[in-house]
Amino acid sequence: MYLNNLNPHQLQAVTLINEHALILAGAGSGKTKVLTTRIAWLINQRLASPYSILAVTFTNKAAKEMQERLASMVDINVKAMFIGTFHGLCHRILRLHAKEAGLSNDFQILDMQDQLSFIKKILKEKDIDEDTLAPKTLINFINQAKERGERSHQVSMLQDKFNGKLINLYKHYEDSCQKQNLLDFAELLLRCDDLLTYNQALRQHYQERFKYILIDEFQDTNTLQYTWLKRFRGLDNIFFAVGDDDQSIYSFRGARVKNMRDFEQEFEVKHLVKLEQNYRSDGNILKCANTIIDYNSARLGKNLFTQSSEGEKVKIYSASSDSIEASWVAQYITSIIDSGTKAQDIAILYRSNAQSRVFEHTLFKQHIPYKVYGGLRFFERAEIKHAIAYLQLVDNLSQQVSMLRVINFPPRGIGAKAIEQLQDLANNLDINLVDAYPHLQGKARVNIHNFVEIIKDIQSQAMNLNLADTIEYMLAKSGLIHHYETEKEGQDRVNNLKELISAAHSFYIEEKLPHDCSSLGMLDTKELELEYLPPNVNPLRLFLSYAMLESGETQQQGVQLMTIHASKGLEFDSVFITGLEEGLFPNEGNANNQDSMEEERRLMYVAITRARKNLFLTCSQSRMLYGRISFNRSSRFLDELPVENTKWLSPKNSRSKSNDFDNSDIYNYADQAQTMPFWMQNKLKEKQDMNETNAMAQKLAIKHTKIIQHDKIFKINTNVFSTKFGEGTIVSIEGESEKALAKIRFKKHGDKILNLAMANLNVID
DNA sequence: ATTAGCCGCATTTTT
DNA sequence: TGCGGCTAAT
Repeated sequence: MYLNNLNPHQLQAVTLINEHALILAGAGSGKTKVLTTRIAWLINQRLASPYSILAVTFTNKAAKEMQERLASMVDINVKAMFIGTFHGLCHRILRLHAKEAGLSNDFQILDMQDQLSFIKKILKEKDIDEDTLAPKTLINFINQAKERGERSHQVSMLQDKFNGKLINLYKHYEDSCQKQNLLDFAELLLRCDDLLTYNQALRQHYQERFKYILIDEFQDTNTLQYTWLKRFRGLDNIFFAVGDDDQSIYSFRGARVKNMRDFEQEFEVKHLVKLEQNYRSDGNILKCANTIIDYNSARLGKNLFTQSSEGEKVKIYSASSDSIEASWVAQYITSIIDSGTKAQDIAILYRSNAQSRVFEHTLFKQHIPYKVYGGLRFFERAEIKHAIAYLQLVDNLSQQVSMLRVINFPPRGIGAKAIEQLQDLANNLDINLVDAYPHLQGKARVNIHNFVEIIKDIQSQAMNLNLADTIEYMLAKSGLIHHYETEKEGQDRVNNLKELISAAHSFYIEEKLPHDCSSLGMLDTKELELEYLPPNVNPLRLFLSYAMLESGETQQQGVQLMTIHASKGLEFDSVFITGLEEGLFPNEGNANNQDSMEEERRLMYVAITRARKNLFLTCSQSRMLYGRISFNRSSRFLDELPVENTKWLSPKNSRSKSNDFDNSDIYNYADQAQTMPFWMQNKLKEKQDMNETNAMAQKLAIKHTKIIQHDKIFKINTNVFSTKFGEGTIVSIEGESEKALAKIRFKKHGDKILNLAMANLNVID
């Protein structure tokens, strides 16, 4: 059954018993499959009950996939299992033991935005000018300290470049958060770690409970995450860590690859299992990946192989400008889509988000559907954050952060001055904002009173309404919906708010809460068989945490545009890795240092291994960057590729600036451009682009009157039938043999350019 | 309370 | 260049 389709190494990993294991799992080697199958196997072999397994990942998406795949193999309630993200699991443990962790049940999670505004507020209160100390400096200081597992009193003075000032502010931040029951993301982990460190009974409980501990993407763990994991190490539990040092691309945010080697030693790993068979990419692509990564020195050592065919060679194209690079990619995408690949199976990858603009522009012009990743996510949108703030207040009227966010939104005549007064009052009397406002006078008092009454009214309604209905009522009563409806261009925001109502609906279904269960009603977890839920929790509170921990994004249609970082873990039929230029990729500043250079190379490795069938690498000789045109040499990564597995679709440009383009217009243009005013550069560039495009068009336009494909003869005016577009007539043919593209005028769908070799066409007499 | 205009900045990011 | 964030002006 489920063990049958594993290769010997996968099987070995899945069935390892009585020993800690480190699995080196290459890209596309079936890592998730091994993890989930192992859990299923442990349960089916009765080596473990679902209750005694702890499985940790980094993203909600990965956690969800794990749960779904496990559910398909074992007939148990996977929701009740401890499978989740570091943050999600810590949150769950803290909910279960809030009191022991020094928290009250209504603790609230701060996301990054909230944390930043909270820090800014503190700096303001302390009368520290933002020029003296940037809020970002402080926030980084605090987060990095927490990720090392250090509280304010544990941070070394050497870390504090402001002579103790940062440590003091960290202390103050700790106190303020504690007072208001706020936890930032890092705090979820650190607080949970503290709980397990100082509460011996609980630590022992969990050590005995979790017999099997499995960790995904181990190369991405930071110091605190690894420390946290080790708290669960008791007398006889078994650790199973899966990772790939070659895919470690997050050291800039504290990921510590060294954790893999440390784990190997500290846990006395006997068998380092390597999963090296790749099930994703064709031969040529995989060869490129292996060759590139071999340039790195510090590796645990791994070489991927595949049983797939060689497939297409990796195609390389060098454009003269970023816009030509984009048009070339767009043109190729059109032909790929026309020959039957779905747009969502194509990805355009780049090193930095700013590069997306040219592609968006070009794809939009050519009516190619696309989706850009990396913008604001659903729960981060301003209107949603406002709605969430109202809900936080419904849960607990004394939440300051939320109160300050919406006390005057939509505007209700409570100005900055009134708010300041209110805060001062609360500080002086050492009470919270709701209790402080009756001490105010005049208009401010009346307006705040009315605001508080709105919340109280929503609260009383919420007693009898389920969450979706509560949100609907809140949106109306708070005036949020009305505010955006009357605002010009507010329709998107209104739609998002309505989407929040559906999100609450889905939440009930996902969490198996009964439809009529009220927002504020405590759940009878026994009766509902939701015993894994902590006591003293209502659906509203659960939803609020969910909103903070989940970004709320779903896969969308269209060509996928994203950074290489964002593409990790995904795969596509066709992948375009763009902007392969020195300074961009590898990024400037990372090229001089050996370690960061190697991380750039791992990034390249990750990018290459996303592709299943077709891989395209592009670069541009000139690029608009920060308002100037810069001229970059092509990336060293292009030189590191094996010649026999690649194919240049443009004249291979030399790495030394001198050769190929020495006498070309492009190079002259480059020379002149340095001294020209900006608008003139633009003009020139446009002209240049035109020439390039025409040249490209001409090159392609070697007209052929007759093309033979699959024994079928295609000529101009031949009538054809396509299963996708119906009947049409060939208008023109360009290119030859496998590359021949025909423009076909379809009766129903208009003009399309199809690849004659790929498109499924029949000739009609 | 809204808005124009100016300044400064500019990898990669999940929770 | 193009943006977000902040200030100054209506």
